[in-house]
Parts: sequence; C-alpha cells; structure tokens
Amino acid sequence: MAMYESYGSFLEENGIRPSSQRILMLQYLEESKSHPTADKIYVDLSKRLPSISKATVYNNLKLFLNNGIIKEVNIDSSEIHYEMMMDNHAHFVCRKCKKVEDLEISNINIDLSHISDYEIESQDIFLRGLCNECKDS
Amino acid sequence: MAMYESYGSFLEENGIRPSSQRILMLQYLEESKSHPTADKIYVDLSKRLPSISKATVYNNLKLFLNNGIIKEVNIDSSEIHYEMMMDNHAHFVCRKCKKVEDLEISNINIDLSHISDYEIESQDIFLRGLCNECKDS
DNA sequence: TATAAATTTAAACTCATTCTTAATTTAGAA
DNA sequence: TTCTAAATTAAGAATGAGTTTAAATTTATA
Repeated sequence: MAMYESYGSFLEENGIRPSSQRILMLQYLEESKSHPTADKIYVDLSKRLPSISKATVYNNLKLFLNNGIIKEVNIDSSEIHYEMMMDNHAHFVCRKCKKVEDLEISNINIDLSHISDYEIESQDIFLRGLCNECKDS
Repeated sequence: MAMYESYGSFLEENGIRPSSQRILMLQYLEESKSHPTADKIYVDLSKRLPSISKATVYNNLKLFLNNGIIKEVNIDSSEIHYEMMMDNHAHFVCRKCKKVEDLEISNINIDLSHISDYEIESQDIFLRGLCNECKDS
C-alpha cells in the first residue's frame, strides 16, 4: 500500500474501479488493526456514508478477496474476520475479550514427509489463550 | 480412548451419561478421520439410527466439546468441523477437494516477545494448498 | 411402580451471508 | 455534451448452519 499515492490508485493498479465505497472500505481495512467482520465494517462506515448497504460491503469484500488485497481470518466459525494481505504472520486470539493480535513468525517446522507431493500455498497459525488484561480479571 | 473398555465406559469416565445416541456419535468421531461437520455426522448416523435428530447431534457435540473430548476445527467459516481431542498436530486442507489431513508438528517458533505476559492455552496450525490428486487435474 | 431429572425430538427461530432485482453511476462512443 | 451499455450499489428476500423451545421419551433412584 505504502508505495501507492492513494487508495484510489491502489485499487486501479489492482484492476478495481475505485468507487467511493471501495475507497472507504480499503482505507478502513488499511487503518484497522482489529481484524473486523463484515458487520463491523458496515456499522462503522455507515457513520461516514449512511447510504452504504450491507450488500456493497459483502460484494466488495469478495472482490478484494479475489484480487488478493485482503485475507479471511477464520478466528471462529460464527463470523468471518478480514485483514489486509500482508507478510506471513500468526494470530493471538484472547478467549475472553476476543482481541486479535498479529505475531511475527520466525520459524516453523512441520513434518511434511507424508504429504511431500502436495503444493502448500499458505499457512494460518493461531495461538489462543488469555491476554494480559483478561488473565488477571 | 484405547485404554477404555468401551465407548460407554469412556463417556462415564468423563461424567457423561452414555445414551445410545452419544455412543454412536463417539464411535463415529473416533473412527472418522475426515473431520466431519455436524450435518455429516447427522446424515451418516441417520442411516443407522433413523430417529436421531439434528438437535441431538448439536447438543452432544457441545457436550463433548465442554468435556474436552472433541475439538472444533475452524477450517473455513461456513461450517464447523470436529475431531477427537488428540496431541497437538497441524492440518492440511486441500483448496480443491476440501480434504483435511493431520500433520505432526515437530517444532514451531513464534516471536512472543510482545505478548510475553499472555497465557497461551492452545494453538491451531493450518497449511493450505493442493493435494497430490488435485494438483494434477 | 412412582417421581423427578436427564435426554431426545421436531419445529420454530436467529442471524451471518448470499441472492435477486431495480436504481444509480460510470465509461466510452457518437 | 448526450446516449447507451456495462458496472456498481442498494434494499430486501432467501438461504442455511446453528440455537432455542417445549413437549415427549428415557433413565435413575426412591
């Protein structure tokens, strides 16, 4: 993202027509660190653009997904969370407050011997537990 | 499981009354290596016990979960998959045929420095890509 | 056996997500 | 600029996994 002049030109570079809704969504996702759900995106953007519809949010999330701009985060099976596509990292998820934090991965070592022919395309790593605040309360 | 004489006594050891539905579900989960969804369990068990209801499957999955007998596998956000609780392992998920395979984890190295106070309770690791059959077709 | 508690069942319900369709906006041609 | 077609958006209906409810059945035990 940083190399692009604006959200609009970033979308154009990715072959996406930069509507105002899409620019708002992209900006929101880029600035958010909370791995929002479709509904959170919809509710928050409605404050700035009251006419935006849920269908548009879902449509454009799917569009961004298919263009590799964002990534689904399957924290739990009740709702899909989203984040900007970025270098490989792990997620910590607090069991109590549901906060999600990104973690750098320095190394991972998995026995792939019995799937050595497979084509690995991506990996998702979740650590689950209690964050510092929730641990003591 | 192997140390118990039967599915019924395994359930009793875990403080669960061994109804025929629960024994069937436990046996199914123990023998299955496919990480089934609630609906798959329901459909397959209906063949052997036509009177079983979906609510029972959901009720008992939740019961097994709360007793630590089984574990949710959040492969994607459309449906919850289940597996027997077992030693820590990773999952390979084929993007095309949706097959799920268990992988042994020999080592994992994540930078926890900025969450060093947190209590890590569990980890989930997914590798995604194409299995050998799907790769060539 | 009788009684209460636990379990199961079917059906109604919820809610995230998808689909449908009409209205609006945009791009490019004339 | 104006016209036309394609793309996008919006609103609401539809879908479907999972939950809830309430009644029926089963089980434990008195």
